[in-house]
Amino acid sequence: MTDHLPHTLRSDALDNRERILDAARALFAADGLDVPMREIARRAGVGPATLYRRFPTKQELVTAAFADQIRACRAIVDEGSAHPDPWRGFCLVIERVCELHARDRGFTEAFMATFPGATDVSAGREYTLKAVAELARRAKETGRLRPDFVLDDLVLMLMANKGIHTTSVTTQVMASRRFAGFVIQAFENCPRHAPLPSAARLTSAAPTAD
Amino acid sequence: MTDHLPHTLRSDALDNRERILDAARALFAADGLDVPMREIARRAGVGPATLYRRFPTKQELVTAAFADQIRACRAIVDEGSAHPDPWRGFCLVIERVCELHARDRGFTEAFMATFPGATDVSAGREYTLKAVAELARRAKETGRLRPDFVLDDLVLMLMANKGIHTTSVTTQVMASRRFAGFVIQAFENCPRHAPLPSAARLTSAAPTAD
DNA sequence: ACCGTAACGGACGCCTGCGTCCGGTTGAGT
DNA sequence: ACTCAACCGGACGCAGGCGTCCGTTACGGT
Repeated sequence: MTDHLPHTLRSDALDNRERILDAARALFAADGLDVPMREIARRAGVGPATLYRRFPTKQELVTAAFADQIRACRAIVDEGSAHPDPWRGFCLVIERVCELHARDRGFTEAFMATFPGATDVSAGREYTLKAVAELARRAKETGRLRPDFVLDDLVLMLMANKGIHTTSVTTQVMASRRFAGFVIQAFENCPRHAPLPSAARLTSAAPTAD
Repeated sequence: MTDHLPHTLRSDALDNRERILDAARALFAADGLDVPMREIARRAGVGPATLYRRFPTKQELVTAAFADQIRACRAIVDEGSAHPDPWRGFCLVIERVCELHARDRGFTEAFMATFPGATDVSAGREYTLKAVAELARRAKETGRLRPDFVLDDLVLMLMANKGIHTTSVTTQVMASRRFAGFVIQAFENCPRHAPLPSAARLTSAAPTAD
């Protein structure tokens, strides 16, 4: 916790760290977050002690492992926000994010979990949600996004997307793509749609979408 | 396995059996299927041995515990099928089934699992799906249900609904209700909707919906 | 080439859940 | 009331995951 310890790892240590992260990413993506630490160590070809030395808690490992997924998430919403047509940008975000989550089961769990102290993940979540909320506001202005949409609806759909489990990654992505298609249709403003049941509060402190 | 053993349990045994089932139902509903057997025994106020004697495998316990849920499921689809307007009946099924699954987390898992040997559950599943397929066919004929709907889409949505987890049962039901509302909008035939990505095969042997 | 130390990983003890055995208890038939 | 067997549940051994300790290895600076 003090600053006297060397911030440069030895070459072998750095190499092991990389292999641990690779193993963690692979296992998290395939099996979700609750794979045993031992399993990750085994796949990385290191002892358990090494894993625990580098990442004392599973949370730190998760945070480190999903750093680039979070970057990808930001990139997606930024791209969507930059789209000339807000509604199309909004749709793009849904499609891309669903696919991202479909390809990586662990990331979905990490993204949803909101576990304490994972500042990196939850910060990314906050940013993403905030940006999407703004995009949704603009999409509503164009009249294509239904006016009764709230941000929690997106969270709802992400949670739902997480529920889709299949045998292979290929079918997983297919299923998720079709699901995203349905979601977009459900979110699209249609003149003759029945009023929806009221939304439940899912996010702890959601930026208001409307 | 042979038929020489008495098919009538002693009164105390029968009483315990009931309390075990009650405990199992409560815990399954709240926490899902993977609660420890011990926990169920503890809540029922019996020893682990008693639990295992009555239900040698967890599957038998699950099957017995969800017998009435399965009946409820059948009742829902029967009611939906009997509705004069097939589309409205179809919607009703979606709403009711989503709520049923929202109220009982364990049932969703049991319904989805397709684990081997749970003849009762999977038979109920088969029946339900088959009946809904027929209802969907009729709903399509009225033009209200989109023509490119396939039965796997309903399974997809049930899986998705399963993904929705919240803190309390109340919000769970609220969220699920809103989700069902979106699903119905997504399934409704709208003249100007974009073509959907192709569906993935989710059921092992699905009765064809179209 | 040498040496100090960061880094390694096998091995340990703990805990939790699993399924089963056995001595004591109690319902039910005479 | 008596008896017998059906029934009960505490206790046991097993398996797997957890986090940590310590003797050994090998990197990197001189």
